[in-house]
Amino acid sequence: MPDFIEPHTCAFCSQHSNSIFRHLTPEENLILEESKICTSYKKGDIIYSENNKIKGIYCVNKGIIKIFKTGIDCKEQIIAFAKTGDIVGYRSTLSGELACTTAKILEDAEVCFIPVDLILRFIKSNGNFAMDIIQYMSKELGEANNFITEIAQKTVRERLAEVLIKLYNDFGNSSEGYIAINLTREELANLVGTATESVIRLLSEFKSDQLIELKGRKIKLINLSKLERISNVFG
Amino acid sequence: MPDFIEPHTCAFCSQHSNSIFRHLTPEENLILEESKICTSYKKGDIIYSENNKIKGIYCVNKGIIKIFKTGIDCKEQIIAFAKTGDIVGYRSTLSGELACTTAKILEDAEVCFIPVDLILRFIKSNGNFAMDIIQYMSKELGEANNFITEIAQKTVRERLAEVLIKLYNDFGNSSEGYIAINLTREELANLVGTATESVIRLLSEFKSDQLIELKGRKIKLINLSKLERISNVFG
DNA sequence: CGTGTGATTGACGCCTGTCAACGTCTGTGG
DNA sequence: CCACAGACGTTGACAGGCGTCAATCACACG
Repeated sequence: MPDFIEPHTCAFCSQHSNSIFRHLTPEENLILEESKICTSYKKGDIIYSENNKIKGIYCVNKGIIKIFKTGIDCKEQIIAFAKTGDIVGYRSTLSGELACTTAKILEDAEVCFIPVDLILRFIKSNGNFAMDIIQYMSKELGEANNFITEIAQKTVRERLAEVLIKLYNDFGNSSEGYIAINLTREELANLVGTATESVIRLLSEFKSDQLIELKGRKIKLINLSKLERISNVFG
Repeated sequence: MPDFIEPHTCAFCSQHSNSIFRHLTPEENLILEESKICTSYKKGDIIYSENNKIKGIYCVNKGIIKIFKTGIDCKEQIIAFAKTGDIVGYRSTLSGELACTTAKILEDAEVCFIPVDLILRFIKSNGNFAMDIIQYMSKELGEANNFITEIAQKTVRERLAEVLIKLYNDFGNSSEGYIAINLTREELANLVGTATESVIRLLSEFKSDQLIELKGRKIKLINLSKLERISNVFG
């Protein structure tokens, strides 16, 4: 049950220096503020689902969102996580296609919805905004290409090591030194592209090799350089 | 050794109805015609390489180009093919990053180079052009997400069947009914994400199951529906 | 005719997915 | 307070897909 929240509690959209909306003119900003709809979501809520039409883009103010595709036997493949400052749903919105992913809340979130016509209007009226969108897409496309190469060429072991490092880089540590994202073993598997059991086995192997510490779902990296060597980074 | 060719032999850029340049104004078109550089490439030529700076985008007038990333042990992972009407190198050009892929000529090609500043100028001055770029990127991003899910969840057998169907859909048949793209077994493997020997074994298996015909590198699909069933298509 | 590249086949073994059983924890309802 | 269900985590057994290595063949080319 998403709750609508006061617009002013979502002040992110245009103010942060790395916001996708940072190049809007003051007038455009005013329009944005009037039109956007800020919503509060709980863990497990779904923002949009595969094969549905999306009527705008979502800008994440707070929380973590899991973006995944449903594959064979309904097995999820996690494509990305979105957190503060990220936008989701823009691909389908801008291409006019149906959503090819599902966006599900992983950690309670505040998300702004911006209608598609407004986005299109800004793209056409403001070249800098268009460029920001394009650069945002470029980044994702580059990451996707990397992902393809890695998943195609690396072993599960290498990929898991790499995923742990990436999660650490993206989400940092909590106060206790554990990676600040809470994933089930199954979700880790769906990110790495393997079976849950394989993740469990490799995690305990990493643990007995003194590379990580485990405390329930919490993971702490204690030998980053060796994990990097295992992950076999390239390019 | 690329040869420069007469500009007028590359009339594609702005005239075809599905060209990325179809929404340029007559004035912009004039500028494009003056600035673009059309080049003729031979099989094996490289248009740009990973980790190099790209100074513009390339529009394919004729030929086939292989886009790949170099992974572990220099094993290539083919990300895509580009053919008439496609643009390549735009991701790095627009993001200002170094190229994350290499573009190599598979079939003799004619390619137009358009300098980055011109592209940026058009994006900023012409919202429709910006939207076309965005939609082009959206399409690729969607395909990349699909690719990730498939490579992560499907067996090599399923992926090979699917790749054959995709190649058939993208390149059609030659006069003799063979798929109109000429790939080595190794390239097929680099596309599927597997070992060369696995491709060879599965191809002969498909052949003895009467699903395909083989004549050197040429492949003919003779039981499409069964191949589709094997490929286990979803979404 | 030698050389080199690509295609093919066989042998071998490890990685990894699958199945099954069991343990752990949490929340719910009697 | 206890029993139970259900979700999640863990471990073991097992087989088979698939990668690797090596040898051989096919074919083009200088």
